Amino acid sequence: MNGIRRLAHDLNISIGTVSRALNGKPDVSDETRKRVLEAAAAIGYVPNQAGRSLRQGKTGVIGFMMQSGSEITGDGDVFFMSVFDGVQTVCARHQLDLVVLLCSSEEDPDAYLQRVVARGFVDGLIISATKRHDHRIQFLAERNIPFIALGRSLTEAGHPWLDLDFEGMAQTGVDRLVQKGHRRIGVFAPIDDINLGFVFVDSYRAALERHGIAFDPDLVFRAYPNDRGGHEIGERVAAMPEDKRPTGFVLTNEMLTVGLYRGLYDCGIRPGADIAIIGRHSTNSQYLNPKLTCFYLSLRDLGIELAEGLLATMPAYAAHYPHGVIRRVVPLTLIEGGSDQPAKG
Amino acid sequence: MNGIRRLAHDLNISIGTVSRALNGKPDVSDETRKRVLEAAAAIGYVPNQAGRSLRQGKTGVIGFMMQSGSEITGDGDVFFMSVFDGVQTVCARHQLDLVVLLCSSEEDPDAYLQRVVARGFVDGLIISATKRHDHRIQFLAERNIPFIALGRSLTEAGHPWLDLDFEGMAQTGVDRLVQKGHRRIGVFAPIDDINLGFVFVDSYRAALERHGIAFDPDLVFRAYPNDRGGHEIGERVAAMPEDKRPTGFVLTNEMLTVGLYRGLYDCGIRPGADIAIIGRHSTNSQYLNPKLTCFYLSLRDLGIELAEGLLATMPAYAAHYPHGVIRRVVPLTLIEGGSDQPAKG
DNA sequence: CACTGTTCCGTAAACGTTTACGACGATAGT
DNA sequence: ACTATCGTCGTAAACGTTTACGGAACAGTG
Repeated sequence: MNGIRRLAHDLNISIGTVSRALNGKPDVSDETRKRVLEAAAAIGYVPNQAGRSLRQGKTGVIGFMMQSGSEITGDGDVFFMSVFDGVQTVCARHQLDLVVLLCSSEEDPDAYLQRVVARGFVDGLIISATKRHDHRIQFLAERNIPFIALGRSLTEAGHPWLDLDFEGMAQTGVDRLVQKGHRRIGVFAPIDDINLGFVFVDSYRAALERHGIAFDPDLVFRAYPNDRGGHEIGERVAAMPEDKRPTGFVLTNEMLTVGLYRGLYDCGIRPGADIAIIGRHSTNSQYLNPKLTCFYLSLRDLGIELAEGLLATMPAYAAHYPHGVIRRVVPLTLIEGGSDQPAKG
Repeated sequence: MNGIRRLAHDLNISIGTVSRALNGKPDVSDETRKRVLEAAAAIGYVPNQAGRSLRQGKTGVIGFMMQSGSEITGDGDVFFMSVFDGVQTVCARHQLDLVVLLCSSEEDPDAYLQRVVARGFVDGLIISATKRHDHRIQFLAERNIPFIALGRSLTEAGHPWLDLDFEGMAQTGVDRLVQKGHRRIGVFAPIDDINLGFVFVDSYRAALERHGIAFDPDLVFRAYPNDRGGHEIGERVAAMPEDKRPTGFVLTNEMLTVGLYRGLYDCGIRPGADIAIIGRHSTNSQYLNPKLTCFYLSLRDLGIELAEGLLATMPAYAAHYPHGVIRRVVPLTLIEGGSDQPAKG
């Protein structure tokens, strides 16, 4: 005899009452509740999750899906750790557990998601590395599975999402560099069908034109959003004739910025001095030399909002989060470093 | 009517047969099996995990517990992503799923582990950031929960573990620097009661003495094993009188190395040139300038071995992994960079 | 006294699987 | 022709919960 039945037997009460006592249901006297709780603590009883979720049809855990392999995630790793922390503090408020679902680099994200959902692992999902067109969104929406996306997508399903303010970064960055005399400003565009900043280049272009500067497609550098990609951009820049090179960069990816620094250094170009750089900071870029002028946001706060946005769509918790469906870009603040020197001459 | 019952009803077979067909049990004819599989695919049936694990008493998922907040994990983030990938490929071989269990920085790891175990989430566990004395090991051993520890511990429970070869790194590093004329070699020691390299300083000392060099406690720099810690070490070094400073460093932590580079730079000391550095590389340090002479190991392979070591202790899978309990340090290979110049003068 | 409520608790069904067991027919062995 | 074996399948119990329902005891109300 195991579990709750054992407990009930020991106390000479019915298992129904024990269950009610443990779950804080009203239909139980203070005294029996006390006895039950004490006995439970004494024998170290904890309800079996399988039985519980079989009956209730929910698991009490929410999942955060991400891909391993920084090919895609770019900042990835470090970035997410902080986000998790925020998500988790919200989860703790509701006795929810957070698990990270890692899609191996060898597996198709869509297939992986299907498996996870099928397994009935989670009550809700946060998906990241959203693609421009993302099948997962439709999949989840069709099945009525609560989720929120980190990153906008063109796949629209009335679903909640959160994203960084790429428009703001483009505008502020361009404005700042132009004001310092820069005319040829480089940006990075992802090589993949990944959402990250798919609005960025457009905003960059608009910002330029507002300053009366023509858009030059040669200043848009396609690369993977990681350190290697940044390094390659550095080499490509060095290979350009000097009067065609960008004199400044606005970047939205941290590891790419780190790589660009190194790439420029390796080619004899001094980042910050020879080429101005504005980037984004979360963890690693604080070691760049010269110090990076960067956009910053609290990733922990991002995680908190993410979780709240998810819970708002789950009937059981929606009451606590009365704001509607979250569909929002979060602004970043500019922190001055020494990496965006005025243009020479 | 739902799930397997629905399927059985549609096919006009008993649910027992359907279950057997789906699970590849022998007691079912080829024809019925085919019909079942086709029908299942047609209606998109997938077995309910709760029902299944309630009956079977296992969940089919293994957990990787780690702490969020790089205070403790150091390299942490990036480090683990690669390890996960290895773990996952092994899991995939057995239809196991991997989830990452993230202990929030606000929660006690022991308490978190208890909760996870109680929930009956996982069939097996990989624990990381093992402490010198780690309650989790006893806890898991007592309860007969399959697990493996990444990192040695003084808490011995006949349990399997894997760890980096800190002895080897200390020896090779010291040998190499001494051969290049260095006499004052600095090392880093963790400030926390964390396992990472608690044998390192001892081995370092032994290696020194084998070269007839006296151990100098002032050359052991205590710090958190992350970038900030490295930066602080750099500042501390700069504050020392020049003839007391270490002329070389042997480090086992990647992010700490990155921080040290930056710290030294900021204080006008050129890493690699003024102070030789041998570090460990996994992901980020490839951008250091000058290039780091480093110890390297495949983190993916580490993950694979970790998973295999875990599965070997789980009765259901042990047959595939006939090696005994894994308790082993994995060696690293030295990759030459430019950061360990000979001592001057 | 009859009634209506309240408070507390027990009963039992249900959640969706897996699996031990036995039944049945067919085939093979003697 | 009888038994043994094999292949195939159905039956039903079990896993550990939660919860709708009803019943018993009791108090309050008219």
